Formats: sequence, C-alpha cells, structure tokens
Amino acid sequence: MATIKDVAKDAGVSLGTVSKVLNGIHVSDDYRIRVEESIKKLHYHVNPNAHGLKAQKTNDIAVIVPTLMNALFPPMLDAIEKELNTCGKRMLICISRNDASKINSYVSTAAISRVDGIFGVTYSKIKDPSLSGVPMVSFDRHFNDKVPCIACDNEGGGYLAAKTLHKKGSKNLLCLWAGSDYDSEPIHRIDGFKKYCEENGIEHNVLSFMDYNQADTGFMYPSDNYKKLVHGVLSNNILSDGKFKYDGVFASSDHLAYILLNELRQNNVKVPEDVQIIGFDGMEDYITGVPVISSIRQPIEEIARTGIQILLKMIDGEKVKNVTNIPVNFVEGGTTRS
Amino acid sequence: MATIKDVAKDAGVSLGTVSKVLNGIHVSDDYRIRVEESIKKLHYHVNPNAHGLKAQKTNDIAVIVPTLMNALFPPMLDAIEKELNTCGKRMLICISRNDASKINSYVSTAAISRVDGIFGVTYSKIKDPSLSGVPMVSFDRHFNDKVPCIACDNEGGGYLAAKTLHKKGSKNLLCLWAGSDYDSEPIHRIDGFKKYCEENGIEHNVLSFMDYNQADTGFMYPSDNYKKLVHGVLSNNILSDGKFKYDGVFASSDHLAYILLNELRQNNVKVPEDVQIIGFDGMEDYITGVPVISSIRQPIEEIARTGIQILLKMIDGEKVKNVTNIPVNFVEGGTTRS
DNA sequence: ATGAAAGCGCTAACAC
DNA sequence: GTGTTAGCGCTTTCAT
Repeated sequence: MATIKDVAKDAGVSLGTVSKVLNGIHVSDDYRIRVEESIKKLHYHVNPNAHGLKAQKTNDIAVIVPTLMNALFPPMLDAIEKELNTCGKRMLICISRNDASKINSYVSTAAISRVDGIFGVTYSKIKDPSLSGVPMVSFDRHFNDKVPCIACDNEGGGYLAAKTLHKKGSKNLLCLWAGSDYDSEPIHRIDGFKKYCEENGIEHNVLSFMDYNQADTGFMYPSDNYKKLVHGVLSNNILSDGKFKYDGVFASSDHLAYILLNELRQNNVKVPEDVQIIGFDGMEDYITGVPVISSIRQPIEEIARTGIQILLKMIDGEKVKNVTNIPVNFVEGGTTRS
Repeated sequence: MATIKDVAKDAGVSLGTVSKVLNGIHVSDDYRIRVEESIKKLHYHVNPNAHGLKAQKTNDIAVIVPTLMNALFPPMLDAIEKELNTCGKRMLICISRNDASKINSYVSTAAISRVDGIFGVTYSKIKDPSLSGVPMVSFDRHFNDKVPCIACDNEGGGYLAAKTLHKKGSKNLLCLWAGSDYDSEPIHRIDGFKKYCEENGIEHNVLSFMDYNQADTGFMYPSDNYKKLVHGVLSNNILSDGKFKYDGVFASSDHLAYILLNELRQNNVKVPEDVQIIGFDGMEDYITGVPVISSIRQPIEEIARTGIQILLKMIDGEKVKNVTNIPVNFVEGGTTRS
C-alpha cells in the first residue's frame, strides 16, 4: 500500500507538498498535477491510523443501541448511516443488549478509540457518559446538559393518544406503562395522557410497572415479562360480566399493546369494538409495510437525522440545545374505531 | 488522555517496560505491579490509531448489507457483533442500498481504511472484491476462490421445500422465483426443487423472474415489483373455474410468498386448503417472534457466526474452504397443512 | 531484565 | 511556493 512518501518520490516533490495537495492547500499547478497523477497511479489513499494519530480523530461515530431485534432500530440506524454518509463519517455499531457494564465500557472505549462522537440509545443504569469527554447525543434520555437529548414529543404523544381514544368514543381510559425510568423522556407520555384526561374531565387511570431489574433486561423484545404483566392486569380488571374495566388503553409501546390485544381477544373482549388500543412507536410489519397496531408514531428517521446533525455540530464545537423534541402523529392500525 | 509515556513516568520505568506489560511480555513482578497501578490510576488505554499505525491493522471489520429493512439482516448483524465482540473487534456497517458503485467504493475504501476484513452481502454487479486485497467472506455469493462464500444449503432447501409440499399432499408444484442471479448461490434452490420433483416424478414448473435491472433495485423490500410480478403470475394461472393451476408453491423468499398468499386469498383461493405455500428465509414477526409463513429457515445466526470465524481465520492467514453451506430446516407458519 | 531509540504515515510549523 | 523536520503514541529491535 502506497504511502505519502512513495507519492512524493514518484512525483519528484517533497512530503510536505503531497500533504498540502491532500489537504487542499495551494501549491503550484505544475506540482499539483504531478502529485495528483502519482496518487492515481499508485492508488494512494491516506492511512487513517496515521491521520488519526496526528489529527486525534477518526471520522468514526459510535452508535449504541440496545438491540437490533426491535423494529425501531433498523430504520434509525438506516437514517443515521445515510446522514453520516453525506459528511464522510463512518458508523460503528455497538449492541449493548441492555448490559450496563458493556455500555460503560463502550463509552469509555469511545474516548480511547477516538471516535468523534457517540449517538446513544441507553436504558440502563450507566455512568455519566459526559465524563468520557466524547461528544454524545442521547436518544430518549436526558442525562445532563452536557449530553443533549433527542426524542419525539413524548408528552404530546401521550396527549394525542388520550385525545384520539376519547374522540373515537372511549370514555374510561387506561394508561398501561411498562419500562425503564432512568432519566427517561418517554415517561412524559404519561404526563401528556393525564393532562388531556384532566383537561377534559375524563375518567382515567395509570397502571405503571417500572422495575429497575426489569429495566435492564428490558421490555424491548417479545419477552415473558410483558406477558406476565398483561396477565396480571387482565385478571385484576376483567369484571364479573366478562367485560374489561376500561374501554380505551394507551400502552407504552406497540409490543405491549400487541400482547394486550391478543390477551383481550382471547378473553373474548372485542377490539376495537369494546376496547380501543393505542400503542407507541408506530411499528410497521416488515413484509407489508403496514402498521401492526393503532399507534403514536415516532418519526424515527427524522429523529435520527436531527440527532446526528446535533452531534456533528457538537463535534464542531457549536452550542446546541439540551433537549430537542420531534412531533409525533397518530397512525391507524386496526385497534381503534374509524 | 494518558499516554504510555505518562504511565512510564508515573511508574518510574521506561516506555519499553510499559509496552511490555501491555503486551504480556515478562517483566519483574515489582515493575509489573507498579505499571499496572499507574495504568489504573491514570485510566490509561492504548490509542488504537498509534497501535494500528504500528501493527498495520485496525481491529475493525466492515460489514456490507444491502438494507436493514429486511428481517434477515438485523439478526445477522446481531450475531456478527456478538462473534466480533469475543475477539475484541469492532463492527463497521455499510448499507449499500444495492448501489453497485457504493459497494465498489466501500470495498476499495476498506483497504484504505485498513479494516482487517469484510463480510459482504452483495447482490449487485460489482468489481471483483478480491482485488482490494482485504480478506473478505461473501454471503450467498461465490465470486471466486479468493473470496470464500458462506451460505445456507440452498440446494437442500429447495429440495426440502418440494419434498415438504409433496409429503403434505400437493401434487402439482410451482417454483416461483424472483431475484438477482449474479453469481448467486440462492439460485441452487431451484436445482434442489427440480431434483426432488424429478426424482419422484412430480408434476412441476418453474417461473423465474431475473431482471438485471430489478436485481439492482432489489426484491428486497415490500416493493411494487413483487406485486406486479405476482399479479402477472395469477392472471396467467387462475383457471376458468377460478382455481389456481398449482396446488403447491415454493417461493424464493418469504416476502414473495407473503404477497402471493395475500393475492391468492383475494382471489378466493384457500391457503393452505387448496394451495400450500412455502417461502424461504424463515422470517419471524418482530413482535410475536412467530413465523409469518411456512418457510425454509436459514439459520442466519449460525451462518453469520461461521462466516465471521472463516473471515478471522483468513485474517490470520489460514487456509479456508471456498464454499461453506449451513443446513436449513422447515418451519411451519400456517401456509401448509399439518 | 530493562532502557534507548528508530520508525510506522501523516500534518503543520518553520526555514528557505 | 516548497522542502525540512519534529512529533502524534506505540512496538520492537538493539544495547546495556
């Protein structure tokens, strides 16, 4: 593999001149052309190790996600990669599997590996990532003012869910919540839900399951945690006449909503006729591209894009906002009445 | 960020000694302990740029996939990351979106970026990747003997599909094929299908759609290409009595199978009662973890793991097999009779 | 067993 | 405008 030295020799110029051509610093046309020709001839490309050693940066962005097996993340990563591509950066993926120690070590390794920045999706109890000194943007979680947070409008989403259930005829609403709560932005969905109900005098209740242990294993995949939880909820809330106590449910995720849907139907509760369900995320079936559940959709591509733009600004030393919220919208998925 | 120099100074030893401790070369216990303590105290970690510059490698593996929006790839990447983790390598993801020029440039950039190896999933007309000089393992595609191929047992899969349809009562089989054919291993599924039918004297036909242009855009996502294709097939093969001409279909992918399923049902053809369908891949619903279609399942995690193991051997200069096939199995998904 | 020093490929400051 | 050179952090001879 050719080095800058080979190019210099071939072109009959000095190292410095080649470096200048490489870095777009002006040299005489004659020299520039000779250097460019040698570069092409020798198939020269800069050695990123050497360059990084000098420049103390790598053009690599580390992305931390808990899993790839959740429909939220592939499109997120896709959008990130697209955005990164436009500015010549590369995407390094870290799958945390919700292992706090793995995240901690990723974050500190990030500084070591001289990644230029981190885009992190973390739901575990981890150390303050700003300590690493590497610019980081966090999705769905606001650590502190050194780590800007990008998220959808969670409160607005909860509000919209309650409003939609209500407008479509539900009168007794349940917010069913399961998940982590570490510095978590999604928790504000509950606030929005309550706000709408209170503003409009709607009968409502919140059943919230936040177990620190569960949070680490995650309500992230089709897990037994969810099933047990839903089971418990149903056995406590199916009335003696076989009806469900609520006629509208806002679930904290599409996963949870989907499991609730199945359990309700198994109990001969009709959805959406008797009970309407709205989830969160707006997951689409991989094959059909169709929503699997009525849901508050997070515009995940836009979130990713915006988050990366913020990160790139940070890397360039610009000041950025602490929390950025992207608007959500309702998508019809068959579990609400039309 | 502490350097080896800082550690040496703090421990009161020379650079070389620290380096030796770092690399597990024997030094006196006294020195070793002092160095280890300084390392801990200063939170020292090796600088991969400097290390890579010396070692001429990066510990990065580039993975090229056409998309993340196909249920095959997230679990593949997940398995790759896991495998890479065990040996301290990192995963760099390139999403090609079936853009041949992007792949070409990725592959040559790989050499440049000094990634240690490439795991590539490519279905486009690209340049010989072995020219880059970077060790590469290719999924589903056998370029040449310098680029080992990892794939499932495609021929066996086609054979198994025909056999399963037959054993479950179908008598007139169709193999419906859509996709790329560049050096493609999956094409052997057709061979296996034919082989079983011919061995057992079963009435059968193959309808194959391989369009070079389509191949680049890809039969990879829920696209109109698929729908048009299936539409054409149906209009040519729905008999005057409203029945479908075949009573068993082996489709080249679950995507295709799924679209066929929907179209058949819309034409009042009963699946699996009148027509059985078997797809390929073994996709599972993200939320439920349940297969979406009766299918020949590629054990994608094992494929990924094995492929990476082969790649790591190549990087270490070991000789490896040209083509490695991983056995497949049939999974019941509701489109075949029990 | 340990330390000194060369050099990996590159950039940037400096001298010409 | 161009060439020379120091040095980024590390490994690895080669002396000691």
